[in-house]
Amino acid sequence: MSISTRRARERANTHERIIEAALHVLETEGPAALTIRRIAGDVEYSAPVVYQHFANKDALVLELVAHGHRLMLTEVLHAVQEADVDLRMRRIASEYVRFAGEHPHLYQVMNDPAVDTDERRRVVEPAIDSLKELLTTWSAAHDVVLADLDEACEALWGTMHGIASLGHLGNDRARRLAEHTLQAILLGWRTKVFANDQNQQKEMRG
Amino acid sequence: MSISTRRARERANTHERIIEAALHVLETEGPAALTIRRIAGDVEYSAPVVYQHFANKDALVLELVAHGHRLMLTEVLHAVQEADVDLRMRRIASEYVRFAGEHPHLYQVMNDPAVDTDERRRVVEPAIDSLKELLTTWSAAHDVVLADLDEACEALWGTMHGIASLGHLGNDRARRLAEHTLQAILLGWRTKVFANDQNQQKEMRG
DNA sequence: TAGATTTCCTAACGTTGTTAACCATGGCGC
DNA sequence: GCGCCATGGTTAACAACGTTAGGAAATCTA
Repeated sequence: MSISTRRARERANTHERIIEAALHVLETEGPAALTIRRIAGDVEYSAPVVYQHFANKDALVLELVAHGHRLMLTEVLHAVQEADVDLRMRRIASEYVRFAGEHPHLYQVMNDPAVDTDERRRVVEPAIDSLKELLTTWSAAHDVVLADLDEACEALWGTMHGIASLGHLGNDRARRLAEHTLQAILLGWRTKVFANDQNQQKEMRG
Repeated sequence: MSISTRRARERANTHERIIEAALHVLETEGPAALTIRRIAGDVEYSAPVVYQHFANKDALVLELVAHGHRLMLTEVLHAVQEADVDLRMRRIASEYVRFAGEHPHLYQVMNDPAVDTDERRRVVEPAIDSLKELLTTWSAAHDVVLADLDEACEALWGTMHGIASLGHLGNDRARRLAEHTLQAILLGWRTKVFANDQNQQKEMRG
């Protein structure tokens, strides 16, 4: 049975090569250049071969999206090991928008509403979990009780994405902006916005 | 010369009808259905007449984007007239994500990175200016000096967009989340994150 | 070596944006 | 009123896209 394993190995190999070629085209020339024939040509095959490895183009770009999220998660986590929780969150926010700025086209398809929403959610889940974990240790460290952990997490995630997808403003400014905004939100939470304590809010507002 | 004015009127009329048809298709069936032939068919013309009114498809969708932003701005501003500045900002944030939730496809192309970035910026400018104005009155009302008004503005805008583009989570939850996050940011700003006063931040962190 | 299977390619279909060539209708000068 | 011309419309086509069918060729199996 060594022959079938070799076949499987070769198959897996071209599968990988297709993904790498697609990733390269996407990052260097943008989503418009990401066509089946182009990818096939880059791996020196004809177009239909791609369909032996992916059901359709959507399935292929979904794998690109998954790859992108794995890459982003490992890069971000690797780049920041920091004892202080607040500093860690700040640096993570910074690294997040750095990744978005350094891989604009990849980041774009990673958050393209055109790719199936459920699949996209499934693929982001690990990163979300990681953030959720971090957020719980943060709230514990400051004796802050978040009314809804999921919502708090989505707020942070959405905010970082929003700033990252602003476009203009260079990478450095975007990173600083993300850090500042994150810090402002955390500071706000420590003043118990989520405690729904209207009195306290009124008091501060006046 | 009444004849040429009539011609111009007719011309402007079909121009408008094309836009309306395109908008209708986009909102009811999504961006995938937004094809030249489909739009032309809906106004009972053949495809090439569209090119007598728009240089190409990009120009058409750019007009849709502009229309969308005008619509959003007027709806938001009209829906909220509120004396208290903080409440006004909260309600504006809420109305922003409401609009995004009620016009998902329109909102999607309004923020599609595929449409030219410069043109998109040009089209959003009025809304940005409006927000900037509101933000200055807010900062004045609270004796808060924002280190960089533009950046503060972008932070808010990006945050609202990020939350609005989260997708899942229903409209009501998204609105609440937007309100809470905005409030947290404002609260954070009042604690002078932008003052770059590291000592104060350290003091709060500890 | 003959048959079966796997792998790959060429050719094609339908649809997209876009352009060229043509037709007709209606306003203008004589 | 008649012929001319511009304007507005259509049909037909092109290139490129995603995708599928059918066949050729290489490779394994017996």
